[in-house]
Amino acid sequence: MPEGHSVHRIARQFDRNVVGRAVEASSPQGRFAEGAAVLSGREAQRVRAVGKQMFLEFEGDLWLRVHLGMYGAWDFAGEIIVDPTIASANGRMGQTNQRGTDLDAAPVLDAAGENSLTSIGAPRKARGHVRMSEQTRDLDDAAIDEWPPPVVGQVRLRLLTETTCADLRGPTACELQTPDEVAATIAKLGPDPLVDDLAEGEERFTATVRRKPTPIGLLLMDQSVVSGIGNVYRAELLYRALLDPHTPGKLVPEEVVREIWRDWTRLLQIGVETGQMMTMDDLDPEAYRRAMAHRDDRHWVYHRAGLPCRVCGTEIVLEEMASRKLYWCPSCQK
DNA sequence: TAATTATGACGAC
DNA sequence: TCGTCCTAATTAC
Repeated sequence: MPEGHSVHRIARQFDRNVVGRAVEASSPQGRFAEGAAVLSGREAQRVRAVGKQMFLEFEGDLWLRVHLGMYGAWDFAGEIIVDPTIASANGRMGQTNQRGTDLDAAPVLDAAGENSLTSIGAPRKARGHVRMSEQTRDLDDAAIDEWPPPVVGQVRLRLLTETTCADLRGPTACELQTPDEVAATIAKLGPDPLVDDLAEGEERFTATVRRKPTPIGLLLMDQSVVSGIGNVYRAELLYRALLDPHTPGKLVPEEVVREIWRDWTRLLQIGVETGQMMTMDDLDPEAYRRAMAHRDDRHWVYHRAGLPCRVCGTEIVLEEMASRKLYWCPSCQK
């Protein structure tokens, strides 16, 4: 899933490509037919991302709330205008999109305006819709391009502007909300470093954690405590804090709690800018290059059960915590 | 062809 | 603590 960084990236895509335009909405799959009918013809007015949820406002005080869940994704096609910070993400064009690669890191549009993108959300193959620039388009390309793009698989919602197509598949939530409902949804969420004032967020997060007997490994996954952290970032944040996931929140030293918040703000920002769940950002460049070369080599502990800890060599432990896989180093994390 | 897996969250006991 | 929902790719048989 798309943890918080993906959702913020998706919101930026909507801001660039859909906001300010009228959409033709449909539900090819049929499961959001009524909602699509209500949306269709309206202009998108703004987009908000909070934690793992995205809210897209339409004319008439109407909001679309989307939560991608574990494997939801948005596929964009057509002419994609790209946020500069996103476009400058590490180019991985041409790299095989194996399962697990961060497809949302795929360059959306390269400098030549040549090839495009892609899918944002859970890992999946880019069913690449291609957009040729005016200069490079030729008859063959035109023949290959179809508009609107053919529907592939289970598309819950398709939003079509004059030039851009956004397909939503596999969301855990896709519904229309009133402004009050949006406010109520957001009110239940913990602070998001990209939404809330950082100092206030730190206070809220710290106060909440230090009040609870719940293991910190559970608190970090609780979206009412802090927004946007998922299973990968949880494991990595705890490792980076050298903290045992079972430590009750109230027993984590205050300064450590604050450092976790600051680290989350750092990792989230890096994630949004690079499209990758970069958690070994403090490695030297050469070590980093090596680590990034292989998909299973990018984290301190996540997905490394049974492998030696990168620092102390102890076997990384895999255990279930609240029915999610938790990876940690029993030697480094005390 | 079926089973397994996944970056999530909710509701019923 | 479980079962359930959502989808598609990969792996196992």
